[in-house]
Order: sequence, then C-alpha cells, then structure tokens
Amino acid sequence: MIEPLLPERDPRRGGRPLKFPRRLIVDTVLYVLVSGCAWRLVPHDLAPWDAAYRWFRAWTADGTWDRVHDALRDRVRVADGRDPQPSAAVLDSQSARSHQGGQAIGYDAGKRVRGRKRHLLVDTCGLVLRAVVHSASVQDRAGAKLVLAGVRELFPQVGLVWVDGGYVNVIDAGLVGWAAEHEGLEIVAVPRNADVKGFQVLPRRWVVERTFSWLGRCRRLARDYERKTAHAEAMIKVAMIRLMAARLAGEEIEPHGPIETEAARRLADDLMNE
DNA sequence: AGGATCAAACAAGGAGTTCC
DNA sequence: GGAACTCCTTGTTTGATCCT
Repeated sequence: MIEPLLPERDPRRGGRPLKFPRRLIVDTVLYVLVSGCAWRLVPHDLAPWDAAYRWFRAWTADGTWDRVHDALRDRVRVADGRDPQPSAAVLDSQSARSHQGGQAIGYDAGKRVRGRKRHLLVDTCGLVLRAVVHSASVQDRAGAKLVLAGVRELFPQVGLVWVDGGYVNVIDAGLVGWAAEHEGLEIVAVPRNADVKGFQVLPRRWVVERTFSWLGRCRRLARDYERKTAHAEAMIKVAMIRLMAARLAGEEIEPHGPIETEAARRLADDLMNE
C-alpha cells in the first residue's frame, strides 16, 4: 500500500540499484518508532541503522512522509464513507518531555514539562490533518496559529474548528478574531465543566485526545527524542501512516474505542449538526 | 554542592566503494 | 556518471560518575 506512494527512481538516470527493499527500510523506521529504541540499536535483521536513518531524513526533507500520509488519510476517509475533504476539525496540543537537547526545546510552565509541544489539527475521525512541533515554551494560542495558518488552502472545506476552552477563555481572545480574519475559520470552544476536576470526556474533544493516545502507543513518541522538530513531526506522520495502513488492510492496530459505535456516531453527528 | 571528565546519542556531511 | 551505500569525522548536548 505504501510502496507505490514512495518517490520513484528514474531508470534512465542509472545509478546503483537499491540494496535494501523499501519494505525493509520502512519496517526499520517503524521498528524505531514503535520500540522507541535508538537508531544505532536497531537489530541486525533489519536494514543497517544508518541506511534507514538516511532514508528517514531524505523522506522527511522531500515531503514523502507527508504525501504518503495525506494519500492514506484520503483513502481511510473514503473507506469510511466520507468526503476526502474534511469540513470540520479539532485542535489540541500535547507537551512531550525531551532530554537530549536540540532544536526548539523550552519549558512549559503550566505543565512543568521541559521539551516540545505537539500541536495537532485532526478531522472528526481523529485522523491528522496537520502536525506542528514547537517549543513547549510557546503559548497554545501562538502555537495554534502555526497550525491553522494556511489551513484553508490545504483543506478549503474546513470552516469549523473546535478547540479547548483554554484557547479562548483568556483575556486576550485574539485567536478567534485572527482565525476568522486570516483563515475564514470559525473557532468554537468546547467548554469545560468547572465543577469537575481532572479529565473530562468532552464532546468533540475526545476525538483528538484519542489521537494522542494512538500516538502514545508508539514508544518513540512517549517522549521526544528527536533533535529536529521536522523529524519529530515526521515521526507523528509515520505513526499515523502505520495506523491508517493497518486499518485499510483490515487490521486494527488501535481500537476505535467503545464510543465509536453506531449509536455514538449518530449522537456525534447530531452534535455536529447542532 | 559544584567541577571535571567520559560516554552516549543525534545531526550532518565528506570520502570512498559499489554497481548499473 | 550517478545514485545508493558504507565508513568515518566533527559538533553538540546531556547524563553518569568521580572527585574535591
């Protein structure tokens, strides 16, 4: 499923033939992603770590992961009976600790996390539309703009974006105005119930929380080990590629969860129509 | 507690080899 | 000749350990 989406070599240009099948390279990248091991520690029955790492870097730099990811997402949506183009999205961020240093590492005072923030825009199925990794010291509202900037060009039908109350319940609620003015997006805050402490299942918002949970199953993403933010973003894409490919192949890696029953889906659709 | 030192890990690039 | 690959080097940061 993935191989046809990888960049093709021009046979007329010659060159040394590939030694390792693309499948083996992808498997090696997936091994690092899922096991969370260091590149140099990949087992010898996979591709040599530096060959796999080179391809990982190359495919990050030339946007191959993005293209594969987007193509599979379209297919999953179609297989789900939906329009490939989403009409609504959910935004949220997650802080991940880093300890190896590198680009854009900062301190999130609110969560007491030193590391990076993963800012995700997902569709109503929880599939990733956009992922931006930045310093944990960047405020959520500033990070949100990074994710939302240019969304309309990529996903022209998205008009509505649900966000956590925290994004707008602040004195400077500039995000809503900014999004409407620059992106033509309507930001809708999902309010929290102030009486309930801790985690709450909020309509719409559980979709993106579940996506973070999917990503968290990949040990590489339990923390942020990458030195480059581009690599951190690519790892998220690869994790979603793995998940979506498995789903298209009829093998669930991650359960949709008990909430994804027919009844719950109707309820969710009703909420959406409201 | 603070400094010095070492090793591990990631990033990046170059040199050299291989093979069509 | 060109691309993929292997091997090697350098830079940077961090954690572990030892010493004072």
